[in-house]
Amino acid sequence: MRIREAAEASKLSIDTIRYYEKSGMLPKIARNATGQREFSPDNIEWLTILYWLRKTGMPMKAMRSYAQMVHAGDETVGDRIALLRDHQSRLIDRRAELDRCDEILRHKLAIYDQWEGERPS
Amino acid sequence: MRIREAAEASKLSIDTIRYYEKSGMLPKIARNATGQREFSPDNIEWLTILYWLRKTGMPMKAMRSYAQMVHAGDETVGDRIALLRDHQSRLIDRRAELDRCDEILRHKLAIYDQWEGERPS
DNA sequence: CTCTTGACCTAGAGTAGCTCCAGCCTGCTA
DNA sequence: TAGCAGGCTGGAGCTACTCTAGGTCAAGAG
Repeated sequence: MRIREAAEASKLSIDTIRYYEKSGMLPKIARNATGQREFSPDNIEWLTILYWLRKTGMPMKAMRSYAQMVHAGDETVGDRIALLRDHQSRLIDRRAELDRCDEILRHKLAIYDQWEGERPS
Repeated sequence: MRIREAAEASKLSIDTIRYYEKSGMLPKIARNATGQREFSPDNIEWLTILYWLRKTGMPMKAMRSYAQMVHAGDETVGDRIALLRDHQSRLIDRRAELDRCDEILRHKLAIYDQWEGERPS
């Protein structure tokens, strides 16, 4: 699978995939005879996970250490679990932030709507 | 209220407040005799709203146009409502993303936990 | 009355995480 | 055999901060 397909499958952009590779967040990606990247199904799964981790705010630094732990082998599984659990708890915080913002928007909109009602243009 | 207090009250950093002012996202902030910013309660409310909008992913560009609309006066209320509603719908999307990521993490963790169980270090 | 401390100021450099672009190579199709 | 799609690299550009250097000012300590 070449980079275009990999991008479609993982939802990352082509540029982002190349950037992630440069930044050491991907395992070694195979190249074909003409130097083009060849993505394995495992690679795609990895990209997809990175997509979701980034999308929900995991910093690249953390993704990089996760990548390194996966590379390092089985004895890092405990740390990997810790890292993912940590992110999970951040998801909860983010949800609370969304709720808080929603509340503020509702409040603001209620005021605006009333204002509009009173002053029909 | 000076900048430190404003930062504490709005949860923005001092640097961010100065940056927002430079970028035209704040109304004119008063200065005292020695050139220090003096924030009014209204200013603080505005900073707080910006804090939540940014935190939940509204781009600066949108915040800037919101600021300009507020500055422009009452005839922009309709557009302001539209902008806020738009952001509200983005909050819903983000929540869905969080849920999706949570699902993926649960799945991943289930696999890791099982792995740990089988291979007690 | 000078000295230090601390809060503030500005301009500008640095950072994270992309995104875009120029310039080049290769393979396929007509 | 020319053209075009798709890939490659290095590097510039962008957003939204964040930090630093170098400076002003006010208040309290000695």
